[in-house]
Amino acid sequence: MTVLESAPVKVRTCAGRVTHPRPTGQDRYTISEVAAHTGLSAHTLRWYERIGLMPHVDRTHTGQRRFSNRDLDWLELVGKLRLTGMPVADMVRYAELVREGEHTFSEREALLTAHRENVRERIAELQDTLHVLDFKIEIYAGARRSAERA
Amino acid sequence: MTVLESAPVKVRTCAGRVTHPRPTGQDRYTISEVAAHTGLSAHTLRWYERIGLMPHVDRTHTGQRRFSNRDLDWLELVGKLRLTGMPVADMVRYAELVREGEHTFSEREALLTAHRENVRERIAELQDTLHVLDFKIEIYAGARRSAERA
DNA sequence: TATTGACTTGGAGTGCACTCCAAGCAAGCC
DNA sequence: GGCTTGCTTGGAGTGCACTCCAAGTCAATA
Repeated sequence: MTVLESAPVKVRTCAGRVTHPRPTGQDRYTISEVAAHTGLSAHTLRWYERIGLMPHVDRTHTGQRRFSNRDLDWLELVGKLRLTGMPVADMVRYAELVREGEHTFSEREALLTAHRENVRERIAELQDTLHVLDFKIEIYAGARRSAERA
Repeated sequence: MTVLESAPVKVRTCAGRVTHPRPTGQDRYTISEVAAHTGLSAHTLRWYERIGLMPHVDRTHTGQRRFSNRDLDWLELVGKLRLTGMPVADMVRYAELVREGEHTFSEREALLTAHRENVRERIAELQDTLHVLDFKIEIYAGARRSAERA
């Protein structure tokens, strides 16, 4: 805890996951602060950088990583894409396009549009399964109710 | 192709996946027919049985598997649970409960109810990501439109 | 000065869900 | 009989996404 001075208050998101708030007015976070904030392990953060999924994190004069708010923004997007099951290789490709500059806008748009279609299909599949689960659960619940009545 | 005599007509589901129709009036399918029908490989079907995710498939006198319509029903459910990311170990647990008989109804209900909650959370996460994707795509599309106007 | 603790690296290890392999058997066809 | 095709088995291999390890550096504290 070198930069983040306040106590690490935990926050519960609407989806039930626990996360740490981003300290305001700071722009240089240690790897363990970022790990606490994002829920990713320090190992994973180093690995993301090694494979090119992070846009090269700034260092102190002794070589320690100092993540910026921009890095946290990027990790937030990566986290969302990861939750939707986008393969790491595709996210690395997107990161490359971002590094290459504005002339890759249309390719980025195509990549995200294809992924959006993917996500929509996944939602439809999940909702389909939800009906099956409702049906099965109702059978078991019905059996339980008639057992309780007996 | 020993049992399924009709040509393997392909069917497109609402989610866009391609599958094979279940031949009517049959109740003994070879492993390759089941593979074609479910989209799983024959390897995976054997593996499912080995780890206890299939309720022991019937055999011919020479030891070849012959899947029943009941087996196909089971594989359909397994497929749905798999699509929702349920770990294989959990599915095996559910299969064990089914084999144990009706006294496991309440445990099965609890297992499926917990999973349903899980699926609902996943849908919410995906929809959240969808908004982020819409936002990003709109930025790229906007840039493209103003470039085209220029 | 010595120790503690957080950090660094490249490379090796882990867990999951398949996926494949080698060797062999049975049936159908020329 | 010989060939092909489809199936059988246990066990080994694969790809993904981490996850951990050993050996070392540096800054702060006892």
